[in-house]
Amino acid sequence: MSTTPARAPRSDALANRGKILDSARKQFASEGTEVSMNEIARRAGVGVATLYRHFPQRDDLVAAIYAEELASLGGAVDEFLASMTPDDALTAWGARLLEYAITKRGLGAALLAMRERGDVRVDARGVLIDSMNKLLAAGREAGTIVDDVTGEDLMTAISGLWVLPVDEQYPDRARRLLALVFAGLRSV
Amino acid sequence: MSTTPARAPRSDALANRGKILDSARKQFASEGTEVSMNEIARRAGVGVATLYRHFPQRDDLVAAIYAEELASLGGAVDEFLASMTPDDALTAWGARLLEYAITKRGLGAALLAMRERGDVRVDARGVLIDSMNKLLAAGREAGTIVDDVTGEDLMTAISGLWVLPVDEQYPDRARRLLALVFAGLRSV
DNA sequence: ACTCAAGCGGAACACCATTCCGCTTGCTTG
DNA sequence: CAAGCAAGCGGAATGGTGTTCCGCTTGAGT
Repeated sequence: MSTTPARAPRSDALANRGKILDSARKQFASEGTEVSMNEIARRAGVGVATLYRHFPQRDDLVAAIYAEELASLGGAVDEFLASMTPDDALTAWGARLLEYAITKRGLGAALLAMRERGDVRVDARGVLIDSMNKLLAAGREAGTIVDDVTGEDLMTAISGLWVLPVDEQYPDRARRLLALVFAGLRSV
Repeated sequence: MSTTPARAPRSDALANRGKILDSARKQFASEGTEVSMNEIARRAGVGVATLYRHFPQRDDLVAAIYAEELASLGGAVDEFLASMTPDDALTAWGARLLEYAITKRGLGAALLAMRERGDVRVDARGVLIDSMNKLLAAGREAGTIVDDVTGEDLMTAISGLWVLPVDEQYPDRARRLLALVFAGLRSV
């Protein structure tokens, strides 16, 4: 139907896009995804309109930045499932998840925000939930994981990871949370 | 030392305090605790300065409104523990918690917000965590609950309750969350 | 009835997200 | 290589927050 020819984007537009992503990535990491849009634009050295032109919604920016991280988290599942028992894969994946939660500050807030809007474009949550479902299915088949828990359920259960304050106590608290939830999963 | 005589508050001040609390309670229940301060003042029929004079921080208002609810949730623990087995008490308390989470919309957001600030005045979180510790201690003694889980841990694990969108699917999702977490607790 | 500080209302200020619009500049075409 | 034009730009403007300031009002003690 509407076969828009669509010229290639101008080089300066591409450069600006990059500058914005760099600026946002830094600030998301250091101060969370709630930083002011104006500030992101200012530090990127572009006008605020340029920011909005490239990323009409704040979530577009968030999604663009975290999409690959989350995809890699999803990919790790296949990797783990291919090389260990389902139960070990679950443990290993939990460790990887923890690592991400600690390193990529703001990722949690982003995930929470994504739930609100029915964000179809880059369904990062969906990617994660799919991963979880794979882990759960494998564990179920092996008989090491209870029958009636879904990926959605697991995603909800680990919400604490995104809600806990990220300070020096975070790693320990997060580990304890995963231990408790995984214990529930394994209570066959 | 500073024994300020402190006159009794004026009658109109008291009335305004009441009007503000009524207005806020209604709006918190119907739209969450994020409603505009100006709107709360407007609907209460007072100036915005009056609102801030009585409740300097938004959380003061939130705490004032939910304090009694949370205290009652805490009281229920003693009641349940006095009349049933620790394990049944846990189940019953979970049901009560769920009921509150559904009814008192905004309570969750309030609890999350309280974690940020080291809010000593009305430590509503502490009340809840104390309750959980009682339940856990009783269960541990009865041998029905694992040893190494604290009230803090449990509070974290049920974070999902405050994070899930409150819609028609909420009760089911929340129930499943509690089931999973409780299963973990019971995996002795 | 008189006084005066406790208490009030709303304007004022600062900050944020988002939109608008006149100007600049990369790319294409002759 | 030059010229034209639309893609893209920046920053000012708009409309909405939370929070403070300050001159006026009024309850309550004398």
